[in-house]
Amino acid sequence: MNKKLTPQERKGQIIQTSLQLFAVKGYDNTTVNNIIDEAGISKGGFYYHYSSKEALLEDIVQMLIGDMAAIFEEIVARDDLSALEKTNEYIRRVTAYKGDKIVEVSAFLSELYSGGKNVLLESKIYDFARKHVAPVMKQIILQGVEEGSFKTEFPEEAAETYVKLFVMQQQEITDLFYEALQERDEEILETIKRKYKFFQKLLEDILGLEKGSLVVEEEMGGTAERMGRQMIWGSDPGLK
Amino acid sequence: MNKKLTPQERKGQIIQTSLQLFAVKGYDNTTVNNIIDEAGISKGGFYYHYSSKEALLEDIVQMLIGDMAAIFEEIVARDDLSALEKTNEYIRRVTAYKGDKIVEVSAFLSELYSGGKNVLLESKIYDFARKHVAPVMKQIILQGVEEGSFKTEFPEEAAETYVKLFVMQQQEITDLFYEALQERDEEILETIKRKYKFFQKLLEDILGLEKGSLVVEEEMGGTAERMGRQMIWGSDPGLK
DNA sequence: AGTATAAGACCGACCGTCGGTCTGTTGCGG
DNA sequence: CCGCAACAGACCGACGGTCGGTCTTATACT
Repeated sequence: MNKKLTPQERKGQIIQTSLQLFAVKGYDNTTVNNIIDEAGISKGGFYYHYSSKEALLEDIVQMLIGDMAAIFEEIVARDDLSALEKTNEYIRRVTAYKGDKIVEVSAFLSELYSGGKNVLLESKIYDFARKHVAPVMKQIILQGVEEGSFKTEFPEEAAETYVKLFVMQQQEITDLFYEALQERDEEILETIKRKYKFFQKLLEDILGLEKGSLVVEEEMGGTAERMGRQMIWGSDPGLK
Repeated sequence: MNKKLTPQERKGQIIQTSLQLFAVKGYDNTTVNNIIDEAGISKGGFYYHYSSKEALLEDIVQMLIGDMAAIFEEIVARDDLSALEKTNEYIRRVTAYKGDKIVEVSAFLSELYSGGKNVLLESKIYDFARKHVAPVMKQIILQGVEEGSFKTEFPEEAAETYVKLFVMQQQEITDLFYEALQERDEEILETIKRKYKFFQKLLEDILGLEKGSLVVEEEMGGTAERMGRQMIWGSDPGLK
């Protein structure tokens, strides 16, 4: 039915298609047949590229947070930054990354995360973060402690908790952003700002930082304003 | 095959049986047929009591943390305790509750929680905690702030995070305890103690408490010692 | 007490659907 | 024009769930 594509292109198409279905129906309720119907390919085609439905999910996880993990590792590798600067730089980059895309993809991602569908997807994201991101965060913490700006007796636990809370926060915020976008409710934006303030304080506590060391709020304020403008002037049709 | 039982007894039997299967094989990999074979009942019998496999899971969640939620609500209702006392009392009770049972059920629970099987179960436990426990915790926090012992500008966020971390911690610790029990590794007990110290500090930060206000470590030390003795003297066969 | 009756607890053959397999067919690069 | 990557789609076993029927037991009536 479709032209022949390179494996990369086909995989990308399958991922896009299935992501949209997962967002609407959830992972469990989306069948492989749904995916191949929507993508216009056959069962054989699907299983040529993916050994199982779950293998597809792994690819999706990789795609969803692979970028952010890459940003993280890149920053960590730099030796011209202090631990605190690295931490802030990462927050800045991730926030900017999400901020730029947020209008296009927030509806989509929030559907993906909300309502308790896609439990497996979320749990795989946590796993990925714990395995690939937490160890790197631990290095930053050790550096920070050495530099004297971080204060904790528990680098390992702090790193794991930091990462876990970070992912949690990202999902919750994405959800709220979309809610705000949909209902055009100023109050939700306040909720988001409050959540960010709390989050900032929490992360500072975990890392044993001086109050106000982390810069979370500022950037998000920018995004919130962007959202606000979007809310007032009306928004483009959204994803796809 | 079996005698006739009251619905309550039958449900209890089904829950016990399925819990053991879930612990070994995981929720997804345990079929309804597995359950009814093991329980010695028929398909019709099962679906007479439960409308679906997932309905059974809901019952299990209720049973697993219903007790602890009940303890919580009971404590909150008392007006002879300060917020801090309530918080500590709850930690004490839950720890004692788990501590007493830990040798019998830790193997079981840890199997249930570990390895990424039973993802759905864990997520349902979080949901339950968020819906039923977090609002109550928020009340305690408000009381604490009023009394001047708690300090936070974010009672709502603090409550949700507190509860979420609490559940997380319980699962992780259960897992580690069993590991320690199995491998008779003193080092793991140290890991657990460190985790508890970190946890205590984290909870105190969230609630804005003075250092050392919460009593987490002490009680767990007792349990750890009990575990230690068990480890040295050998343990009873375990659950069932 | 003995029997009719009805409700509750349970049985197991059966069904539709799912993830996954297998035997091909196509079509493009060398 | 051949060989292999890329795909098609009929097919399979297993799964969760349904349904008509059976058996047990408590109750009602005589």
